Amino acid sequence: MAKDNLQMEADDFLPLRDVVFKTLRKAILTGELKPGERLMEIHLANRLGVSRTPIREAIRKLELEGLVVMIPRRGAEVAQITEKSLKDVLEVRRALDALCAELACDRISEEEMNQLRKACGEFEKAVQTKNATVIAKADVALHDIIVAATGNQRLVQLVNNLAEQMYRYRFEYIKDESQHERLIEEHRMIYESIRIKDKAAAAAAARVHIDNQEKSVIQQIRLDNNV
Amino acid sequence: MAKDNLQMEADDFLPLRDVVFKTLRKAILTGELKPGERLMEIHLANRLGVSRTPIREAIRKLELEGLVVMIPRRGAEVAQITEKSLKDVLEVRRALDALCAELACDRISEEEMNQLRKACGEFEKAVQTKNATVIAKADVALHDIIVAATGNQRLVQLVNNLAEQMYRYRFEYIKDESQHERLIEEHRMIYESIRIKDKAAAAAAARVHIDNQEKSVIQQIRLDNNV
DNA sequence: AATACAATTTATGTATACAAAATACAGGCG
DNA sequence: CGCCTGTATTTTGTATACATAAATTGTATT
Repeated sequence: MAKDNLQMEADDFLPLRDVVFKTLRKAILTGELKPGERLMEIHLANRLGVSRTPIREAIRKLELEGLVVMIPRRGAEVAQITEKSLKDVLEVRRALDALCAELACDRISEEEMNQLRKACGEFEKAVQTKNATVIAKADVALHDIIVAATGNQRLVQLVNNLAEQMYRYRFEYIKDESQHERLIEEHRMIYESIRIKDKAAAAAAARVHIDNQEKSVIQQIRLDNNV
Repeated sequence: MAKDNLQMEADDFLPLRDVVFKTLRKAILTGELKPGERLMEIHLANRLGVSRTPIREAIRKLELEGLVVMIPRRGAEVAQITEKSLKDVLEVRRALDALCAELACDRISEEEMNQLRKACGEFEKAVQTKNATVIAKADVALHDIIVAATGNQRLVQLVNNLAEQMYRYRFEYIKDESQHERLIEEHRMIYESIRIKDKAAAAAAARVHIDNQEKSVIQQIRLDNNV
């Protein structure tokens, strides 16, 4: 099973429960804790060097996020990620990303528009490095600008949460070099639509972007499940 | 302050933390616990007859839901509901309700279509009683059918959560008899659009429905804030 | 009378202890 | 040889205890 790779960062200012929450969340999203794996409190407490209390409080949050499921009188385990659940997530995200693009057309500031233009350039540069981590960072940065431009806190929170659910699979998508030109093109489309405040075009471009991501991510999970 | 009205239902099968969670959640959503009111663990524990542990775990969930905010070293208090935060919620809900309506066009079963037709009738009957609680129940039942018809679990969860955020204000909306005819008409529009599988019309009808709700809810919160 | 400082109280954050339930394993019986 | 049962272990669910930080109150001094 999972080795002792779980390592807490010494975030001294946050309560332990939040540190544990972030640690476990990251471990689940990166696949370090695998679907179906049981989360045993004493075990985790020993490994992270804390007591059961913060572990339990962190699990309660993960439970509400859907990252772990509780089995009565048996404890928590990492939630299974099925093709269906990923499609469900992407279906919602498609709608919310389109909403973000539309709202951004109305509300983006000049300052943010400049940032967005820069972020597009940064992304193209990142692609040239062919380093997946760098590309992923640039991609996140670009999308964050659009989401933030909506000025809707709740929307920001929901989109980020949904995006995180596929962290693992998105990474594989970004590694696929045959997709890189298309990604650049899609980002340009989104940027250009927002620049000229064409809401319909921006929403459509955002949907296309998710559609392509969906194809790749679904392929990935099928590979995973057959292993 | 709030009197000892908090009463737990003896849901003997759920863990205490879930009973506490539901109890506190309901108290917040109905306004029994008011925005800004502190949630002190020992008090709540005494009042609900449990120890601090289940109280804390319930608060962690409420925290993630955004119903309470944590102030470091000071504890939890009921989150403020501002006009902005309500508008944010409704903006997201508008998009998701439209998505629900579209998906329902594609995926609703004959059985569910029958239920929906019945629910429309039930709603009209409920309106005649002029009893807000009855009307609200019928309204929820109708919308639940549409949301469930999407077959998207994640979407169901998100829409329900967003809907709950405005429980308090929606109730005031439903009490307003001058809106009743309009509500019936809007429900008919949505039903009819889904029946003939006209996705664009269904989405548009769902958006109109939310728009009207927004007008009323915003009016309500302005009244509340001036008191 | 007002302000500053100290002591006390109160509430959170964390750890640990205790009880009940479920699971696993072993031994006996059919 | 297989199945059932009883016991032991593990793990959760809940309660309580202890430490630390913040808030409040009271007193003394200016």
